[in-house]
This record gives sequence, structure tokens and C-alpha cells, in this order.
Amino acid sequence: MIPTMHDVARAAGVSIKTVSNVINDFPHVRPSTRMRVLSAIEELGYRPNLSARGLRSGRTGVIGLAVPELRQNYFAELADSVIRAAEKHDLGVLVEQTSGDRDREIAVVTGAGRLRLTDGLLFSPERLGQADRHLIRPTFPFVLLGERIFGGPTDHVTMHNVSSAKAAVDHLLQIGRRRIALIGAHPDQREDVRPADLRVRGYKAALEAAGIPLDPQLIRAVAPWHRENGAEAMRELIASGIPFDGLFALNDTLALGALRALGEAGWQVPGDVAVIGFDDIDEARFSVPSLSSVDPGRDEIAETAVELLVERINEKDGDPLPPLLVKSEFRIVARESTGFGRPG
Amino acid sequence: MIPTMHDVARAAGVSIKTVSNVINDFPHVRPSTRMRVLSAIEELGYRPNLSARGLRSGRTGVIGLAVPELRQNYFAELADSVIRAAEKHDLGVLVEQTSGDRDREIAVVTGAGRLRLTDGLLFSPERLGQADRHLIRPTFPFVLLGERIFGGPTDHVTMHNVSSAKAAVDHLLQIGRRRIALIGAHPDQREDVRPADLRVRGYKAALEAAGIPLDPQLIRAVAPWHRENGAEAMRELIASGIPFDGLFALNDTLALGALRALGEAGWQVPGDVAVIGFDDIDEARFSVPSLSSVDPGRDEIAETAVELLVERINEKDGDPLPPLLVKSEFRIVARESTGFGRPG
DNA sequence: CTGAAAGCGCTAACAT
DNA sequence: ATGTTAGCGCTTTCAG
Repeated sequence: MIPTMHDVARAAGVSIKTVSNVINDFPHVRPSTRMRVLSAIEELGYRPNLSARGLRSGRTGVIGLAVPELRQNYFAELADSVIRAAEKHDLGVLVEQTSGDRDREIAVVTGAGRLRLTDGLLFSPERLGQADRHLIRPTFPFVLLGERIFGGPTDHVTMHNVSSAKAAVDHLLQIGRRRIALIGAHPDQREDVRPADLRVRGYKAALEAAGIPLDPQLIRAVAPWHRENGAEAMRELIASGIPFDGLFALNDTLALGALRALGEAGWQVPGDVAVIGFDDIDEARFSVPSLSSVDPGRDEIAETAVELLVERINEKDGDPLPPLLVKSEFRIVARESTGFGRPG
Repeated sequence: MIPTMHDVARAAGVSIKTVSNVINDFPHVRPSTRMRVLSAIEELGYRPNLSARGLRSGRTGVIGLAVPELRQNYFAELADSVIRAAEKHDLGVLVEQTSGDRDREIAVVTGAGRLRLTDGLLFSPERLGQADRHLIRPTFPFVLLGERIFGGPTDHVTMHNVSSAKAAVDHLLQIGRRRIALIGAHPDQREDVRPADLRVRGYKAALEAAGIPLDPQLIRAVAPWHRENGAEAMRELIASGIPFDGLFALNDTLALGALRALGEAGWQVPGDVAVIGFDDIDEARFSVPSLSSVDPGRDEIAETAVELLVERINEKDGDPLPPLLVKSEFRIVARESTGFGRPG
């Protein structure tokens, strides 16, 4: 049988309350008593029952993280960062995959499913958009990650999509590229707040600031942002015969797919085409050539998100702060694909 | 206030037991009563408190998954598969990262920490080895993943390391390679049961069967199996001037690093060197050139592991089955790096 | 078919 | 400084 506090109390010859005091590091316990209790715990192999504790305290010590899927590098690295950040607050992380499925995303935000065992939720939507922000129940501690939904009733941690995308294109302009293609735009063209839309906006702003006319043929829609689709888009662009000497891929996965297609076609990078991606996933440092990218501050995003969530969890029910929008710092990481040095 | 079963019962004008019956899909509830309860649940936005349920039932509906780190592709993909498999059993997955830290691995297997909130644990060790198998408490449902520990007191799901490694080298031999280098051997040379050791054994077996003498200079120790270390080992091998026309990298990450180093040095793959990796991570399909690999059956491993764990969780305390060792099926995936067709 | 009541293991008042 | 006790919200006998 699994030992309980009662068993420990009996073994140590004290009351259950004293055991509780020792476990929770309360003051007012005589050292000798404490020792007796600790050795009883050791001896019986006692572990607190976290369900009971959770029932009593209203806290489980676990937060949920809902992402599309971990096989996508960006989300694996995000989950890694989130788990590390949560650890600092002594929180476990229950990971849920939505597989980019709208119904599952709805289930997650409406609090169905398993996530009731958690004290709060970090949610990175892939299908839910601006129009769905009413679905989010502001009653449960909740932090939104990414850029698909703005102005919701909850905290929101995201990146400077427009300005960092502009900086990426500026980087290509600085090294003398003038015909800069973009892959990863959203297939439907309406302006919106999705990452693709925001990054396209940054692209246009950079060109405009440089006085370069926009060539719509250089903007290629790709969805979803998978490697094979990046490769495919690049093959099409090459086949089209439209000249270009720079490429801004809206994420690194697309960029790596594009590198592959460029390689197949015998194009030199950065000689014929300079390439920059977005996300700065680990892999970017080790492709051939290594890939320049935008580091969106993933660790900072994860840490900020967890901190905000913890604050919301600890918030007294009385005085809720208004929803916060935080944007992380970004930086351009120049590597071989735009003519800079060895991996690093 | 968060509604409880009492609130629902009151709203529906029934007893708490009836609410429980409805929620748990018990028979013997009159349809009209059921409807009344369901609409009360809907109206109040009631969600069962999983801590209370867990306390009562002794089950949390959550299993733990402890891996070194999710930024390593293999583990991200494994976690992805495990989460999907757990879902089928209606289980959540709490992911813990050990960062390849021995003390944290010990904490995990000895049941310290957060994982007490879980019904069972899947553990993929990186530092604990054969000598540590006594640490594993057989009292908690537990399934071991990978190859570092054999003969422990628990179920164990792994792959056919020796024979699949042999098959990988056979593949290189079949396309005519004779000077086959290996990167990723363990720095200390004693024979053991670590994946590196088992795969080296397969390599040797393949050469021996083909009547090719072993050249120890072609076996390169690399640890840990990170991309940069694969690149570094390959640079060293190239610099050494030792001739070779084939490469078996003990995992894909090493292989991708090696591809990068070969590219830098201007070597053709597969022309000058044919390369095969191990793990068949998603990325292998999209490198330049695409990477041949050993698919160790990751989905099968995940599903089997979760199923075994579920069985252990459900096992009556009375009649424990002896520990099971399961090995998944593997297959060789031939791609461009060994002279085969386009990605796929 | 439905209700009443006990108790899972823990924490926090309150009492000593 | 330590003991007693009442729940947290749920499931589960046991009655009705």
C-alpha cells in the first residue's frame, strides 16, 4: 500500500499536522521532531499525493501548453523553452497537440478535455483567428502565444512581426539585392493579423522605404509552412523564369525547403540568390549553406508567457489587471545564406 | 465561483449521485432526467474537478514522459507520437526534460518531483545506464524507452539496434562501398548496451559478413550526438586523409552535420561518399541531398510503450506479469545520399 | 432508478 | 510547538 501522511505520523509518533508542517517547510517545528519525521518519510518512501493536495489547495502545479504539433521544429523548441521556464516556477507542463485542427483548438480554449487538470493554459493557435476571439473564456488563466488573434480578453505574448520582417528584407537590401522574392504569403489575400500577413507587410514596407517597386509575381503563397511546400514554391518560381536575387522565406522551414530546391536547380546561395528565413530554429545553423534568419526571441517569449500565466494564476479574484500585450525583442542573425561567416 | 456537482444537482433538481451517473455514462438514468442534468451542466458551464476525481479514483488520467530534450528532433517526434498514442487511451502527457542530467534522471526514476501527479511514466534515459537499473522502483507503472538499460524490473520498448545497423551497412555494401566510416561511437571503448555500442556491433558484423577487414581509423567517437559534433568529426576524418567512400552515422543529426562538412569540403554525396543515418527524422527527407536512414519504427515504439503502460496501470496489484521486452520493426529508407531517387 | 452518507489524502483553522 | 478537526469535490457502497 502507498503510505499516507497518517502512516508517516504514526511511524514518527507525531500528529499528521506536524508531518504537514515539515513537508511544507513551516517554521515552528523542533529540529529533533523534524528529523524524526524526515526519517519516517524516507523509511516509508512517502510521497505526497498531489491529487489530494490539488483538491485542497485548488492548484495542481501543472500548466497546459497547446501547440499544433511538436514535429514542427519551432514548436518543439518553444515547448522546450516553456518547460524550462515553467520549471523555474515549479510547474509541470502538460502538452496537448491540436494538429492544426479547428475543433480541437476550440475544445482547448473552451476548456473541454484534459486541461481541467491544469492551473492555466498557454495556447498557440493555428486555425483560430481574429474572428474567434470571443471563444476565449477569460475566467481561466490563459496566455495566448503568436499572432493569429489580437485584442482578445487575455494576455498575449508575440513578436514584432512587421518590424522584424522589415529588418530581414533590409538585410537583403543592404547586401545589394533588389529583386527579392517572398515565399509563405497566405493564399487568400485579404490583409489580416496572421503572421504571414504581418510579415508580408514588413516586406512591403522595406521595399517601399528603399524605393523599390513591388513586383506581385515575386510574392508566392504557400500553406502550410512545411519544408516540402517551400521546396515546391521555389521550384515553381525558378520554372517561371522571373528573375530574382534575394529570397525572404516567412519561416525557416520554408527557407530550408527552398534551399533544397535551389540546390537541385544548381543555383548558388548566396551567389545567385541570398536567402533569409524567420524563427532561427537550431537547424538554421547547420544547413548547407547555413541559413540567415530572424531570431524572434523564443526563450524570452516562453519566459514572459509563463511569468504572465503565473501572475494570472496568483491573481486574487477581486482585482484582475487588464489584458497585457507583450512583444519580444528580435534580432537578425546573418549567416552564409546572405554571405556571412561560418555557422554560429 | 466554479460550479460543483452539488450546484448542478440543485439546478437540475436531482441528487448529486444522479449527476455523477450522467457524467460517467452509467445506465439506469431516465432519459428525461439525463436531459435535465445535461442542460444544467451546460448552463452552469460545469466541468468535473479532476483533482477530486483523481483523489477518489487513484487515477489522474495523465502519464509522464521524460526525455533528454525536445529540441532534439528525435525526441520531439517521439513526444509527438507518444502524445498521439496516449490520446487514444484518453490520457494526457506531462513532459519532463532531463537535459541529459544524471541527477535529474535519478529524480525522475525514483519518483521525486512532479511526476507523482501521473499514473505512470515513460522514460528515455540518456545518462543512466545498465549499472543503475536497481534504481528503478518496480512499484510504479513504468516503461523504459531506448537501449541504455536492459534487464531492469520493468517493461522495456526498444529497437533492433544491432540488426538494423547491420542492415544499414549492408545497404552501403550493396551499392559497392568498401571503405565505410562510422561516426558516433562512444568515446570509451568498452562493449556495452548503449545504442552506440549496439550499432557499432552491427557495423562490425556487416563488415565481417562481407569479408572486409575492420579499419579502426574509420570508427570515430562522437558525443553527444549533435549536429555540430557530426560536422566536426567529419572535418577531422577528411583532414586525416584516410580514404573512405561510405559513411554510417549513428543518428541522422550526426549525418546531417556530416553532410554539411562534406559540402564545405567540396565532396560529392553520394558520388564521393554515400551516407546513411539512423532514426529517419522528418528532416532526412529534405536535406540536400536527402538522407538515407534507418526507420526504427518510432510510431510503433510510442504506441507499444503507451499500451504497455496502460496495461501496467490497469494491472491488479495481485498478479504482476513479468517484465516484457519489446523490439519494434525497422526498415531501411534509401534516398539520394546513397544514390536513390527523389525525396519521399 | 435515485438519494444519503462515507471517505479518498491533504491543508488550514482552531485549540491546546 | 503540536494536536484535532472540518472540509476540498468527487465516486461509491448501501438503502430506498
